[in-house]
Amino acid sequence: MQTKHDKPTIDQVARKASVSKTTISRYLNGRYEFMSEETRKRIQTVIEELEYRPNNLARSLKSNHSGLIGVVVADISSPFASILVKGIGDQCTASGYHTIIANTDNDPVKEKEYIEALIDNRVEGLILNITGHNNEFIIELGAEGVPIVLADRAMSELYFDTVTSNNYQMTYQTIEYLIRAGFKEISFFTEEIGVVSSRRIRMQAFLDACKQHFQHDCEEWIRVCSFSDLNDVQTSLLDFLGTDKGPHAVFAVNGVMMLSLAQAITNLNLVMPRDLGLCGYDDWGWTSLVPPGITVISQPSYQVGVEAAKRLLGRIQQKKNMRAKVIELASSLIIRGSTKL
Amino acid sequence: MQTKHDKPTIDQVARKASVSKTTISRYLNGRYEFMSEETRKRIQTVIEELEYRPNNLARSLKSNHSGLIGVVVADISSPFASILVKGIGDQCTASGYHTIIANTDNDPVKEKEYIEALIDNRVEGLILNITGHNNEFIIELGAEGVPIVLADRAMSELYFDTVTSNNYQMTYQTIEYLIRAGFKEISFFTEEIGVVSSRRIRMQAFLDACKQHFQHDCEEWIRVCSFSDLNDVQTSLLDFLGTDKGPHAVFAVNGVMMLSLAQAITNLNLVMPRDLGLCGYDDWGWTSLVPPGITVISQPSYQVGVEAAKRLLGRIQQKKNMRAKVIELASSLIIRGSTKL
DNA sequence: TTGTACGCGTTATCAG
DNA sequence: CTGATAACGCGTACAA
Repeated sequence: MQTKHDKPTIDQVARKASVSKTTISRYLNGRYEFMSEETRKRIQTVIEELEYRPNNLARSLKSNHSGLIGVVVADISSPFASILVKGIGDQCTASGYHTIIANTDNDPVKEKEYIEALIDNRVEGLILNITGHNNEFIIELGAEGVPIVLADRAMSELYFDTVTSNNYQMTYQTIEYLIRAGFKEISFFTEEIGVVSSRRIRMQAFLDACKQHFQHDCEEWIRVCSFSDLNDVQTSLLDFLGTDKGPHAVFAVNGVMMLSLAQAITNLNLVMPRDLGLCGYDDWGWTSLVPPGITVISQPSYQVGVEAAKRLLGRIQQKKNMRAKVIELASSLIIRGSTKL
Repeated sequence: MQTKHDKPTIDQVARKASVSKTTISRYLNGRYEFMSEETRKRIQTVIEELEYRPNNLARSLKSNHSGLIGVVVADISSPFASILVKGIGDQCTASGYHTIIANTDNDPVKEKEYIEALIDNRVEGLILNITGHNNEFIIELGAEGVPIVLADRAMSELYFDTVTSNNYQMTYQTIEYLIRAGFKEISFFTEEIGVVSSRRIRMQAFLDACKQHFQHDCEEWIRVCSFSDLNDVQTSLLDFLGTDKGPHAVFAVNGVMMLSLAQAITNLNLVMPRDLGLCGYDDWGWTSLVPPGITVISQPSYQVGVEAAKRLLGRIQQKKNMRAKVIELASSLIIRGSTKL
């Protein structure tokens, strides 16, 4: 009695409508140019009766067109990624594509496995938020003809279209703002930089801006600590504040670090901007609520997703060999009380 | 020259290894029980040389086993959903399944389209965070044999396994806590309730708890406003505080409303708990940072995802007709300064 | 231990 | 205007 559940095939429709599969197939693909009004009606009726829907697996297999886009992100639970994914999804949907999303947890092994699995399922293209540890593999994939766009995190050379925000410029500009605002010592709080381009670029911008304005290397102002270890963050913070000059400011490399810093500051009963200034990435909605409001850089995550998808779909549709290109979208600096001396 | 990019098929492998497809197929599926050590080695070599990977579309088509799970959420950009999705993904991955994620933006039309598309791609099961406006359709799908699990939002009758947090109990308990803490007027701030079960249940718990303790209906304490319209929230808040009794407390139906309320409170220069108490759903990381700390209910979103996936995979694997069941996971109440009179 | 031949549900090429 | 038939890439009885 489980045949009741089996989905009807094009054959059954054909039989019931007393025509051949071919005709049904034509109908399905809108090629009713050479079809009598009558058969057309009949087919329509039968399809509705049977609630027939074509099997996309078979269709994809035959046509080499799955209508699927693979998306691989490092951490879907971060607001940056989830909003990015939303942008990608909206754009893909608008073009009749669907997205398969995979989450790597920043694990290169998972990353490779997922990408392979996506390819195995014949996605037509990939949007990647890379860990940075599978670059050769990914480059080879690209060479084999798989359309690929990088989102947020770039490779050191331009192999693929890359959509990011203007990390360097924005960070540089923010550090300059801090200096103009009167801060004399500025610390850059980051988690392990590794090979993640956005972190690396932000750090470089920090170093360059400091060197430009303070006339000396400022590497000792970089604090690498684990955002998941609040004690670590607190210790680093106190250590930095312990230097005597001041006024001190702290820059957060990303939203997670920003949260840790805000927690540390709260725990230590420090008052902004009296005891220290705080600013950095990202604006995840709550930064205006922590008195006196935290100065933040707001990234256009949604737009990054949209542009990445647009670029990928463009590449998929016109098989031309467009040159790889970097698309940098502008973030915005939102100045609040935490950095107003 | 583009043949270079074409992926090798099982036939090519077979030819190159001088055996038949069958043998390759056996090799791929680990059935080397009847295979000479030698052919096995040879096949392995050829596969590596050609970098052959089986086409999952063909495989799925033939075997009726796609290894894909469809996930449909109302808003992927919300922390609740993105963490839920992470839990689902982790669990599915652990069982060798992949997830296709679709985002409905709470739009019933999109919801139906996506579900159909997922079915067309032969996902083996669905995890749904429903809008509530396609219930008949979904129920029919279930009747046709598609394994379905609901996450977070339930239907009014128990058609499917449903994984949620203990909304009623937790909300009731929180309202009781507020009353014990000394609040005399409690407002329930929500966006349009519609057919979303979690909102409805929380509201009911609020009403029941108030009635129980204040001995009268408290519907006038419910404020429906649009979280995207901050003015609306501020006006409603002032309106509520305008009543003379006090002390006043406000309960947020979800994390988005909580954020709006916190913003409204900041904008209006209100001080907690002096001017009002604030608590509710959700704990999205920042609530401890707004002085004096906001009392929140923390949902086990990740665990909801994990359990939903477990349940679905169980259903897929053992084709038995398990009875539909509700799995309620416990949230936790985190008491902070905002409600300590 | 290995191979032949057919089918999964579609689409495309031809012929009628 | 319509219908056989082959093919997409793989898995599996059945045969050898």
